[in-house]
Amino acid sequence: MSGFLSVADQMRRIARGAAEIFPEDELVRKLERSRATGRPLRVKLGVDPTAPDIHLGNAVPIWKLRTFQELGHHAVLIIGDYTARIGDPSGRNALRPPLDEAAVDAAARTYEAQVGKILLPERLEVRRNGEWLSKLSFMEVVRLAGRMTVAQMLVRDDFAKRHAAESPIFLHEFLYPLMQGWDSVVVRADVEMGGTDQRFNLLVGRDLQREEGQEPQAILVNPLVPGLDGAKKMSKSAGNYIGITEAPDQQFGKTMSIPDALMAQWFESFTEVPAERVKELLAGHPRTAKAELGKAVVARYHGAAAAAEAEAAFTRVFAEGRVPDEMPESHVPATGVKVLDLLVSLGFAKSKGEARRLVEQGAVSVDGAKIASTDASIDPASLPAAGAVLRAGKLRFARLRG
RNA sequence: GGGUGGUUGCCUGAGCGGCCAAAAGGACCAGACUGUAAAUCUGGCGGCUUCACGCCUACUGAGGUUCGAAUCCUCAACCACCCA
Repeated sequence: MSGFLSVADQMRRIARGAAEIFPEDELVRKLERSRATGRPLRVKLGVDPTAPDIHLGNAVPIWKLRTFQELGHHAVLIIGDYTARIGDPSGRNALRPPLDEAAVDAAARTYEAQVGKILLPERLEVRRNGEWLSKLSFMEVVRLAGRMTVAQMLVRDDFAKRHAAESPIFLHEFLYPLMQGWDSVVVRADVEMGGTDQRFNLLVGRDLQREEGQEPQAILVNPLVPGLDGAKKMSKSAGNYIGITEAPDQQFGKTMSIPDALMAQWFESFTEVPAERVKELLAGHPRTAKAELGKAVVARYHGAAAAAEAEAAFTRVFAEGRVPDEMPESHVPATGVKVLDLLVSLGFAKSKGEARRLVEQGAVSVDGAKIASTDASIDPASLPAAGAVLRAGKLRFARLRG
């Protein structure tokens, strides 16, 4: 059967947004063979279940996996439940605390559920690496450890840095790349993907496979894309992310707030907008381009209709100065309520002090009329039948009803 | 095993025993300007409140000295460096 696209076409889709494909010729050869024999490639992605909220950034390799699926290949998603309990510090400069079994398990489930929104179930194999890693005997682990030298390990950038800085590196951390590499052996991966901070680990997989008499996997490295701030890589801990389960309006709004300089990379990594079209857009007004970006992002997770709606809502609020269609509602009791208390109970301010500051800074208004005093109250009798709109800053709205 | 230095608010980081809720920068919030961009400018940035130079909580933890401690002493925990 040759339902596969031509190798050149496949490569074009695979390479989009990739930082590195190594070795490219091996991947091409694998694709050629697969096309000739009708045997799909086994494409592996290992994920860390400790941060189960998938965002645009860590969804990138998952979409790439999806691309492979669409090209007819087989996706192997490895949930690193076992490795998560060790705590790999990849890409970080410090040891990460290990998690207990229950926490990892719960996180893994959430992860699987979210991934289901992106991947095609019929070409997906989900495995947890505890399945085989937990069964290795101590002797087998020792043998595995004997395959690499300390000097080889110190090639990994973060290890090298920590070593140079004389900060502690624990022996078990050296086992992490070996575990991940062993996963590749067990699932007989043809291709493995990861972020640039995973490069070293991916290469270890090749070595181990070779020693086990398997053909080494090709590796596909995805760049780490900066988050909303345009500086740090998108991550939950940095708070600069867009979650894939967030509401369309949220996703669109957040996208509109990214620095212009980031657009090209977001287009490439987070959307499938064709390169020529991106070029065109970037040549035009940045605002237009960003709106297209926002729509493309939202459409991926919520569909084109929701995307168009999000854009319309956004325009209404920010370009035309009107208020959003949907916002939280708050009931004002007959006795009235102090504006400060209202801000806190709506979550618009963390404390009364913060609420006070907002008012003092002229950030709070009701139906467009600024609240001038910090001890102002809302009297339900004064509210129009349709309710009034309370606004704090640019982004926070609530409808007040009597 | 021995020695030395360190532990400050979200992060970095200054801090004379009283004038320290604690310099400065970053992050963040608000306002102006805009395209919810960037840059810039202004203000804010522990909590509560009767909004007052008030009260409470806070400078790793526990004690102590003192009229008074983030600042001095003791012990503990943790970290770093040096020697073995």
